[in-house]
Amino acid sequence: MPELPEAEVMRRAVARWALGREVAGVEVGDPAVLRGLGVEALVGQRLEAVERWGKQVVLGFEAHAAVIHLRMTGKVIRVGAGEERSVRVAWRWADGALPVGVIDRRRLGHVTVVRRGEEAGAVGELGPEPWPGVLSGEALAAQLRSARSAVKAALLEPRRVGGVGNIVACEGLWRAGIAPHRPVGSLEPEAWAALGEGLWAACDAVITAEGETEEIRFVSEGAPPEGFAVYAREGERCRRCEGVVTRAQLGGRGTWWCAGCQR
DNA sequence: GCTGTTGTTGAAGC
DNA sequence: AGCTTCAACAACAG
Repeated sequence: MPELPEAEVMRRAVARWALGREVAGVEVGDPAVLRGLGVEALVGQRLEAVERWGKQVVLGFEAHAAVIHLRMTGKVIRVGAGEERSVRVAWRWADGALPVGVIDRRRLGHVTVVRRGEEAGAVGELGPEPWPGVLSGEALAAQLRSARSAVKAALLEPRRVGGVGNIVACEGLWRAGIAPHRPVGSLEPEAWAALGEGLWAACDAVITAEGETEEIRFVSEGAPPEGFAVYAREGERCRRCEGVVTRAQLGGRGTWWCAGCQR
């Protein structure tokens, strides 16, 4: 499932593929994923910017923008490059370059067309993001302070921190040495600062590893899990101490942490 | 055939 | 009111 790092790698790929090109036509494979103004409105417009808002990829055309919410299984691909199953919507380019499309096996994602400048309304309320800048301990504490819940549950709320998903939350907490079930109110200033650094490093590690890849792979598709210290590694020895990686449900989500060095 | 995933939201509960 | 928890969405693996 795409989180901030995967969305960033896809953003870069789409920019390489299509920035500056003009839309010649739109293929709709599944009208149910479409929201907002009709996708036909984009025909004839040049792609001026490819942005990432949290986990969402935003295609900025001259007068409109397409906000792509990938949710669980969504992925932005080039149609014709070998991965085009379940194409929900695709844009053809006037110069004949391979179309760019959105695939989404489980159809939880959607594509919303809005007027340029109104992207925020489609993206939804989004807190500050942990990458590319490091969130300071003060900034993190300010965003999470009002929560009464476990620190990991609060991290997964998009309004508090943008772009953090289950993997980034688990890995960031491990890097910071913080147990996921600790109540938000129990973190001291040093822990908040370490968490900001940990979340940044968890994101940056994936972005660096995936580099300029053309076809991002998710964990569910066998992406190399060596980069993860705790996520989906139940029962394995911690890389940092003698502890063992533990799994539990927290806030309804699978959560992995090292009981030895995450306090 | 039922359960468990998984992100996000909106409704229900406290 | 303000916060937390949970169902729903959809599809598939086990």
